[in-house]
Amino acid sequence: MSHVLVVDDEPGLAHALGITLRASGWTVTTADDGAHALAAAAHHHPDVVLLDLGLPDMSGIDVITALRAWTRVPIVVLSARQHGEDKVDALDAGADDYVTKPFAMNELLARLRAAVRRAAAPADGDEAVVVAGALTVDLARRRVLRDGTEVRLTPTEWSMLEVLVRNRGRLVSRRQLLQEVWGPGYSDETHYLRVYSAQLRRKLEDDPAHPRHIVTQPGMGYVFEA
Amino acid sequence: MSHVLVVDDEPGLAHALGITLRASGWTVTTADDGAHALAAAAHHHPDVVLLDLGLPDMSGIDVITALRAWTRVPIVVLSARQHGEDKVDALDAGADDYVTKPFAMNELLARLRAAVRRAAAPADGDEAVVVAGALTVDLARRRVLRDGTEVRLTPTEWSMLEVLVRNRGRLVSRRQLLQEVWGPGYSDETHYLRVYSAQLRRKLEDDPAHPRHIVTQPGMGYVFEA
DNA sequence: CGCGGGCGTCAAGGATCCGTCAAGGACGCC
DNA sequence: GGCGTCCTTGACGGATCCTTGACGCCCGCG
Repeated sequence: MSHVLVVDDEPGLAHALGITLRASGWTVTTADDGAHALAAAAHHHPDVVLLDLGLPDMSGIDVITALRAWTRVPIVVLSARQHGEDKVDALDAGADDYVTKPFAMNELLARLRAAVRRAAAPADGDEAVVVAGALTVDLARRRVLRDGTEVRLTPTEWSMLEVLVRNRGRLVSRRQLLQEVWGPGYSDETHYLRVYSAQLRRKLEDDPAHPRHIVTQPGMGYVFEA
Repeated sequence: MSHVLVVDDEPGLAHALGITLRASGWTVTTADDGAHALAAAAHHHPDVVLLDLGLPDMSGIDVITALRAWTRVPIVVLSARQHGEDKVDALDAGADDYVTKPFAMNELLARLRAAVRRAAAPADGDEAVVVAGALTVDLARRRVLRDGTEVRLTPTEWSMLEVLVRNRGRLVSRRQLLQEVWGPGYSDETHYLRVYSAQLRRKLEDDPAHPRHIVTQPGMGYVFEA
C-alpha cells in the first residue's frame, strides 16, 4: 500500500492517527516538527503528507513551501482553526487539501486516498516494468534484472536509477536528480552524482566506460536511454 | 483566464456565484440540473466544475461518475450537509475537493484556483517542441534534432538557443541575450555572442556562412527564424 | 584612400566538470 | 566487540568547455 508522513506535534493525536492509518493498510512515518518533517520527506519519499499547521519550530506554510520547492507529493493539511485565513494560505502555498479539526476519520481517509489517486493518475506513461536492452527495471517491485539475473542495488543506487527510469528518454538535470534522491539542500553535491552514476554503470552496463543506458549530458545532467 | 461550470439548482446562489466568479476573472457557465451539467461540460470543456450535490434530477455522485467516465476536469463539490457521509462518497467517486455550506467566498476561490493549478501542472512541459525546417527543438527535453539525428550542445550553447527559440520570430537584443544566458553584469560582453552564435550555426545550419535560422540583426541582436 | 567599428572565425590557455579509486565513518546485525 | 554494508568525502588524471585574444572581412565615413 502507500506510505504516509504524519507531521503533528501532539503526541496523542499523532499516535491515534498512526494506529488508524496502519489499520487501514498504510505504512506510516511520523515527525513532530517542521525540520524533522522535511528530513523525513526527503528520506522516505512518502506518497502523501498529512501536515498539522500548528508546529513548534516553523509555520506550516513554510513547511509546504519548502516541500514544494522540490517535490509534488500531495499535501493534506490539518488545522484546528475553523475559519482561519490559513486555509487560503495553505492552498495557495501548494497544499492539495484541507481538513478542519474535529474531523471524521473516514473523511480523512477518503481525502488521503483521493490525494494519492490524483497524484498517481497523471503518471500515465508509467509502466511498472521498463525494458531496455538486456536490462529489466521493475519499478513496482524495486528490482533490476540484467540478462535475466537479479542485480543487487543499494537504496541510494536504486533511488537514482528510479528517477532516471521514470524520466527515461529525457534529460534529468543534476539539480533535479540531487533533490529527488538526496532531498533539498543537496543541490550542489554534484560529486554524489559522479560516484553513483559510476556505481550504477559498473553494475548495469556491459561496458561501463561507454555506457549505453545511463548517459551523461555534460554540464546538464543524465539521461536513461532505452 | 479560466472557465468554470457552476452546477446548482438554487437560482439565488448560482447567480451570486456567477457574479463573484466573473468579478474574479473567471468565465462562467451555469447548469441547474445534472443532465444540463453533463451537456454543458461536454460542450464547453470547462477548466473546473463547481458542483452542488443537491440536484433535482439525479444524485451528485452520479454526475461525478458520469463526468469521470470521459474527463479528468477537476471537480469541486459543494454541499449543505456538514457531517454527511456524502463527502466520502463524492471524493471516492472522483471529486477533487469539497466545500461545506456555509462557506467563505475567498476560501472557495482559493480551492478553485488550487484545483485548476493541480490539473494544469503536469501539462506544463508539453507542447514545448518547435520545428523549424530540418531543425526540431524540444524545450522540455533539452534536445535538438537536425534531420532527425540528435545534436549535442554544450550548456551555454543550449541556453542561448533556448532564449532565441522561446522568442522565435522576435528580435532578442544583445543585452537581453547576454543577461539571460550569462547573467547580469555581462551586458557588454558582446564578443560572447559572436563566438556562440558561430558555434550554434556550425552545429545547426546547413550553410553556417548564410544562416537561415539564427539571423543577425546588425547593431541590435539576433532572431530565431522558423 | 585610409580608418574604425561591428561581425565572424580560429586557436590557445585555464577553469571546470567528469570518471575513477580509495579511505574513513556511520549504522545495523550477529 | 567484530563484521559487513553503505554513504560520504577526498584526491587525481583526463576530457570538455568557457573565456580571451588576435586577425580578417565588410561597410560606412571622413
